[in-house]
Amino acid sequence: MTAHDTLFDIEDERDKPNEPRAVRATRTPGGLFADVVFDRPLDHAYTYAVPAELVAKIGVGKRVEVPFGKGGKATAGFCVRVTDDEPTSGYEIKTVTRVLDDDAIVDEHLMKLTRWMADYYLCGWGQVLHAVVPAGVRDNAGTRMASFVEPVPRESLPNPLPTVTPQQKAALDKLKKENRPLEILQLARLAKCTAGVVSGLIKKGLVRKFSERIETEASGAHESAESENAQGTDEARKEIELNADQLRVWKPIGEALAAGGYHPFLLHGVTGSGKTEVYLRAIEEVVKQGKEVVVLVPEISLTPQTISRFQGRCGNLAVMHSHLTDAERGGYWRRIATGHIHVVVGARSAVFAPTRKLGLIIIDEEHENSFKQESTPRYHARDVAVMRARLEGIPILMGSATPSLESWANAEKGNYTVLSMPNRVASRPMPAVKVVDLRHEPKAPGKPGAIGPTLEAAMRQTLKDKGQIILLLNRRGFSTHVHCEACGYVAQCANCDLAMTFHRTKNSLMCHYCGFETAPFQKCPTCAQPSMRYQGLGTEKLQVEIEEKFPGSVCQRMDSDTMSKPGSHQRVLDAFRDGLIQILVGTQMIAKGLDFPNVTLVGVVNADVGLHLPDFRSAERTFQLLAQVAGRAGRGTRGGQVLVQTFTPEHPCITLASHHNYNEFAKMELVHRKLHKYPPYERMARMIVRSEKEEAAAAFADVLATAFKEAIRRAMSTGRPSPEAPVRLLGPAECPVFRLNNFYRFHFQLQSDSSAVLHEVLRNVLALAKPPHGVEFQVDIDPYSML
DNA sequence: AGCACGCCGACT
DNA sequence: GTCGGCGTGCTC
Repeated sequence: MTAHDTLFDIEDERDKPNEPRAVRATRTPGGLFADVVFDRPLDHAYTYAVPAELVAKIGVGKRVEVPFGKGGKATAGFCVRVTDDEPTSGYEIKTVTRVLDDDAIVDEHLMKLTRWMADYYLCGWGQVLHAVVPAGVRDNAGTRMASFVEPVPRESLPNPLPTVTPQQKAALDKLKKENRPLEILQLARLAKCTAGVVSGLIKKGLVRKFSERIETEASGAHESAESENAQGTDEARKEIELNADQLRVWKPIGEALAAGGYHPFLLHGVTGSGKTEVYLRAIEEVVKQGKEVVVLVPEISLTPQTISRFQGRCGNLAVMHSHLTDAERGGYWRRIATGHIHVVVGARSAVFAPTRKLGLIIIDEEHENSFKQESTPRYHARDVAVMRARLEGIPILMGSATPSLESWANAEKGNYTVLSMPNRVASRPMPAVKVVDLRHEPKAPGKPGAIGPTLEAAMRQTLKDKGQIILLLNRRGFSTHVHCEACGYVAQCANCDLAMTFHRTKNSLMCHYCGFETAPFQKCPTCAQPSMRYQGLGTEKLQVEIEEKFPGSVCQRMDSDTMSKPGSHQRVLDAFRDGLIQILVGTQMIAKGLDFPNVTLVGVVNADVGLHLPDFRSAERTFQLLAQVAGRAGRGTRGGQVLVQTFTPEHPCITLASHHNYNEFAKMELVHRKLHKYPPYERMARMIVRSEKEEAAAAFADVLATAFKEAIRRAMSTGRPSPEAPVRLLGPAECPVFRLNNFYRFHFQLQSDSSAVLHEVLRNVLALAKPPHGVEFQVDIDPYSML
């Protein structure tokens, strides 16, 4: 299912995408030609002639401006190949107008990687390059052109020497003393003269003027980029001492780093087993070798705590997070490309960091769904990282307490080396997990709430013992279901087929998919009765219940509603660490990565949220969430316990998570996946047809169905190894959320055990069936979202 | 993606 | 008789 098996599969296709269509003749002396790709869904490159004056400037990995399209409009594209083979085209060959970059902004390795992505994810190479290179790099944000002067070397001085004025003499002396090029204004300031004096020197041929692009002083990249060793916290400066488990897993990693070459590791370590120390040890080693490391973490983990652990022992660190300005991002990119950065920590897109000598890629929380990009190119950063490691011939270290089944299956096949850390550090036990059956939970006296008597008693005891509590409820808002008792009307988004959630703080009804917001109503909009009922539980209501039940304690909510401002995340976590907050309630945001030794109780308010979604991964997601949140308890010396409230206590993903039994869960779920021919045993593509006009979407879905059947028939008749059903098509069917953001959506699923066959079918269909106006056709390879 | 060429309805 | 609707296909 990962990139692992696929690169060479794809290469074996007959129609090579991304090659120019015209067949090239043998080389003819004289001309130079450039293949160019554009930020458009085009499946091949376009060949342009390079004029003599640009021959020295042109290069692979630089952007060029060329006339493109019917009107020959000036368009920017990426040069992906330079050759002197003349194309034997029937086309008129147009000419490159301009080379936009002085230096290549994409190196050879990234060129190959993006080409693979275009082929694998079925989009334009130019689209991939456009997505990979940050805007701040394309438009040189945070830099400016500057004019420098330097003394003319002795042998090139004019003869006879011109006379100079006293001010000119002073300026020249100053420049010679500095022994480096200075900006004209800089020199004028130092020599206490005007720029006119300097131009006089230029005119007389005593100094030489040249321009160069430099970073703007205010570009901001400097302060944060160069967080060098001095900045390390006390914790960071400590020597890393690995325990026995950590040393055991470190050994093969160290050997792979010493030997070099592609080597994928899956580090399976339970929560609290100290995976980070292993990462840090590996980083130190690679930096010592003079190479760079890319560390991918889920966006949500990019907190100062995480970052401070990396700071201080890894040379220069670049942290790429979503709040950077274009100029900052551009600054980092340039610093990475020029070798000034040794470690890059970032979310998904950091997998494209333009390092010079990459020595290792680390992916923390390898199983996280946020590594999958949900817009074109719809890549999975883990799979791209594996492919990058393979292309560059380096080790890759994927870590998780709950590995994705894709990675687990790869490990079982022998594609990845598994390294296990089954114990917590300092021999701390895994927390005891108690499953509370909500069907048999006695009704609490007073008004019923979300917190049953068992959980409430445990919370009281924990507060009495001065412990801290984390409560998970994976649903935002106050009431998740707003309906009329008289006529049955349900408040629904105006743009989507989804129920609205009431948010009390904002006093509005919100759609969690498209963001539509509307005022809440007292009277039913259909029957005008004052019989609206606000039901269903979200984090907002839970917080109110906690505040009523535990008036003496401070409860803080953490979800995307309360954490929208930058820094708020950090403020809350600091306050929690300092003991100013006793109860932290939130969505999955609080389930992952938090390390607070005083948390002795974790409560899961409703483990069944998300368990019954129409998605083949819902059991895996639920198991991961439960296992991860359980791991927040008992990380200190005081131990800890976990209470899981559920209506389905017998469900295996709940029982196995309560026993911290990942291996058994994986075994069971993989049997299920195999039986139903789901990934990782079969490759999957999901296609969505969407239109604002329902009939138009439905009509094109039918056209596609025919096209698919034809393409599948053809693929099967090419004599490929095709046992009974090499490719299966499901659909068209309405998406589980049929109308989203005013678009009516139909989807298909295409499954096959061969990625090559899957791609062949898709390529044929894409070439065959073009959507009409107002209809879009999206292809998602290895989909994660099935709604 | 844009943009032009191309065949069927309401206007001077 | 023309202006213009957007359907379809191409861009080196």
